[in-house]
Amino acid sequence: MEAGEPCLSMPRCGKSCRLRWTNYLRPDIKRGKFTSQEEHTIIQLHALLGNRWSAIATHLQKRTDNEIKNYWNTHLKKRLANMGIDPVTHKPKNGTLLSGHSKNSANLSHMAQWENARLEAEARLVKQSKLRSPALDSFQAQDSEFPSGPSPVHKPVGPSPYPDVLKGWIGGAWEKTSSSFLEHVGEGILTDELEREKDSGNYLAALRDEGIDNPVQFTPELHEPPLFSTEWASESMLGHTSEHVPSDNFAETFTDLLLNNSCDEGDGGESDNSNGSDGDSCEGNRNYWDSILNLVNSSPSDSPIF
DNA sequence: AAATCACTCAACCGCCCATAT
DNA sequence: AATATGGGCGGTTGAGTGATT
Repeated sequence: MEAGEPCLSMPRCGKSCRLRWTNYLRPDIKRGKFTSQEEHTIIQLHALLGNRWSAIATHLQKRTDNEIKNYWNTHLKKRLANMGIDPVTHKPKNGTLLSGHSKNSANLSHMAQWENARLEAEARLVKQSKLRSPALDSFQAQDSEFPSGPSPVHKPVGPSPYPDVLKGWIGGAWEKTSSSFLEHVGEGILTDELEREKDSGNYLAALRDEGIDNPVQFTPELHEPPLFSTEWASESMLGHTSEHVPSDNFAETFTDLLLNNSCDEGDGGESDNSNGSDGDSCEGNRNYWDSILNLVNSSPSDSPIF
């Protein structure tokens, strides 16, 4: 059977058809090699979110979660393993990493908890808004490169009506794009959703579901300032002031290392580790986590997550 | 040229959840 | 309230293909 050709002798259920459309037939799917930038993003987001392919896919427009998952399993996972990094935990297998960065790691874990909760809330709110507002569909259609085609399943839907506490994470970036969003959706609807969500406490339940034991302390009133601002991330997460934050190209170093390592994939992993001192290893790992933090801090304004 | 191996990726599976009946 | 249906998601499979022996 030719790749991509359905087996006509095998009847497909509706679910199978939908899946085929979602993962293969959709016109707005980008095919072919992943770019370095896309690899960067996948590695960094996987370190933050784990195997949440659909969440990762929202950051890679025109790539499906299935494609990202396959690419991770067939390429990136091996590459990390060859470098002596556990692709699950993103920590070195010898356990030397993060001796001075355990705090960062803990904070990233905390961030991941926040992100999990935020995704829950976002999905729920988008769904509710869509049900209630044809204007939102109109907004999404205008945002699409294929306005006449079916709605891409994984296409980011733009700034979504987060509860205040979630909106606060994005800070100025969200504010910038949200004005455009409000023009299309109508502020009343958004406000209603936010208020309703706040009143119902649903997102607090989502926080509890995600393992945040005491979500009460994260009420919007207590955390209105943008938690994900650069300043906050630098001081609170890295444990030092922003002047110690790595430079832009510094943040690229480790993922560049990963990408470059693909050239000698298969035999370079061991030697890379053998001739590197512990200090080099720590530095690489430091860069690795810094790059993730940098991604968090520098995500484009249209990012639905940060 | 044939056999074997390694790799890719679309498709399938099972689970969970939301909604409809 | 119970059941059916459909969608979303992550994990896994296996057919196809190219490289190697």
